[in-house]
Amino acid sequence: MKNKTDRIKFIRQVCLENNVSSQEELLSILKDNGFNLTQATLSRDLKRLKISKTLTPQGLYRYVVPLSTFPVSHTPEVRKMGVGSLEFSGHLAVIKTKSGYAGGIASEIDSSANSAILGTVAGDDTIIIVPREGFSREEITKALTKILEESEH
Amino acid sequence: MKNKTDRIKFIRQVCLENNVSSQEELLSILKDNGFNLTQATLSRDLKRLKISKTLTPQGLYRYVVPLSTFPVSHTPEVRKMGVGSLEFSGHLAVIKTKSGYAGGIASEIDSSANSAILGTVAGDDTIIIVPREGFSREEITKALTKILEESEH
DNA sequence: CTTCATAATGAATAAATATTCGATTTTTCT
DNA sequence: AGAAAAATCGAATATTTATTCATTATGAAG
Repeated sequence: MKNKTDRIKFIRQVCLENNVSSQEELLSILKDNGFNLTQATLSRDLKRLKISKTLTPQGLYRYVVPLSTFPVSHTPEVRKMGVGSLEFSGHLAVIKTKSGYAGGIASEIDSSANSAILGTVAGDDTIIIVPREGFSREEITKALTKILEESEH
Repeated sequence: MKNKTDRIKFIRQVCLENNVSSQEELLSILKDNGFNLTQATLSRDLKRLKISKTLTPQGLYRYVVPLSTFPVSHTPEVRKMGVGSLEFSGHLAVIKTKSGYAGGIASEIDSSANSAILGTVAGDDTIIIVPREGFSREEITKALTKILEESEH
């Protein structure tokens, strides 16, 4: 049996390329391709992927992948803190948090004085992070992940 | 009992303005507002409206009105809300508002969970909006206009 | 005013989907 | 390595949503 990561990728691909109208249908496609799982797991996978059953203009049901899925740094610790997602736009990084958490988490980031982070501003559930010049997205991601994990302890 | 057309309009409005996460919940809102119907009829109404239960970036369920059926009207109401101007700088959008309004309007934008908008932060009369990569200024403008119109009524 | 067709609806039910629970595996921490 | 924490997953179940079936309302044509 193949692993979860492959399965998740495959599910996304199938939903992008086919008109899938129920989990049962998707399940049988998965089984045909060597993935062995139950409807319960599929339901959970779809939830992770934020894929949901929507209505087409023709009034038919279809499972659709949302326009933008969120590349997320998702260690359990980070999630515990209320961090929902980390995504880049231009040279800025944006963290979405649980409502009301942005200020607190931003101040954790500020106080870490990490050399990759120039500064942050926070709204209610959004933190905008301004990286220092010369740092890659990967470096920023690592730095933020580390800060958030450390602040847990 | 009110008629079908009114009911359909009302359902659409409720779904635009509230976080409705199940038909039962919506049903009780409808009953509170004098609409008497059963879940069966509601299910059919939602299908007519192409409103479906989707997952928010936070992983919660919400009934959402699809973009394509949003009404397209223009600026007068938007002004009422205290929005002064929308202008771009680099890949960021900035909205200037009446003094004190920025936080409230920003939270409308955040709660819309529009796929074109990554997040916002607000001061007193200024909202900085970070668009998702891959969206044009025109798309961002349209998205924001829609969000603000919807929140008006 | 009937008659026929169509739409609207609720009750009951079917179908589809989400979650709980317990068992197992994997990961993390020391 | 070994303990503790967390993730994964299936079976069963709960919950939610769609549809069927029967009934009543609505409306058009004779």
